[in-house]
Amino acid sequence: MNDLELHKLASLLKLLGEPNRLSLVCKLCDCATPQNAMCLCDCCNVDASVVSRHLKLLTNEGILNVDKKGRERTYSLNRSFVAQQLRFLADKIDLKKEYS
Amino acid sequence: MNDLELHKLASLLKLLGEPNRLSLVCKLCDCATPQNAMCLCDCCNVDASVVSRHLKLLTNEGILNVDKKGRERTYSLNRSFVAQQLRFLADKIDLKKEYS
DNA sequence: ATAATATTTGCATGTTTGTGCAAATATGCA
DNA sequence: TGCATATTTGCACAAACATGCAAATATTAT
Repeated sequence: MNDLELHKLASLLKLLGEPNRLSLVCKLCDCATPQNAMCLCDCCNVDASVVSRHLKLLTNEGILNVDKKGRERTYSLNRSFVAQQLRFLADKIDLKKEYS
Repeated sequence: MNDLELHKLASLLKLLGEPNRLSLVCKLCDCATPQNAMCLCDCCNVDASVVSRHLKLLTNEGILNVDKKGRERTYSLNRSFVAQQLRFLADKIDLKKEYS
């Protein structure tokens, strides 16, 4: 893993490492259909503007997909991407190679 | 996942989400034997005191195991624990259940 | 005992970050 | 056109965080 990949992975983990953001992601985990921001507000006790900002960060990182529908945006979890990143690290960690 | 588990997972991810700490973890990934702090300093361009603090945080979280050997401490990665946590989330994300 | 090596801790500092509130923007509806 | 709803943005602020340096501590070796 080169430096760029490491930083990219780190920023994904950092984004997931904030409780309210992780709540949002987990909420979307359980949703079969995309959800709008208002609905997502319910899972963390913060202002709508805060949710908006968290959703933006998660979207910029590729963790969420957003779909603009009229005056609302609906968000869905980019499941394959996120799961793949997490497994990539998990595999690196415990599929240990033998060496000196 | 309850609130406590969520916060615990978030703080693990946050710890892994800092580039220098992730470097340390990755370095230990590739090491078959425990490493001391001096050796681990090489993988990130920061003061030894900073490495010391990062290692302490990682140890407190259960990510690393530390072994006190004379005047040095040797660190190893708690592979099963970390990998299991990452896969737990990965599975939650893409082993999607069908519902409404 | 003294010196050298490994690590931690106290302190200061600059930066990032999470947050709320109010105002702005965008869109749909009557 | 005017009003309601959804979301974003500007601003301010406190708390958390990463860092370096110097001093302290611990342990080993001479």
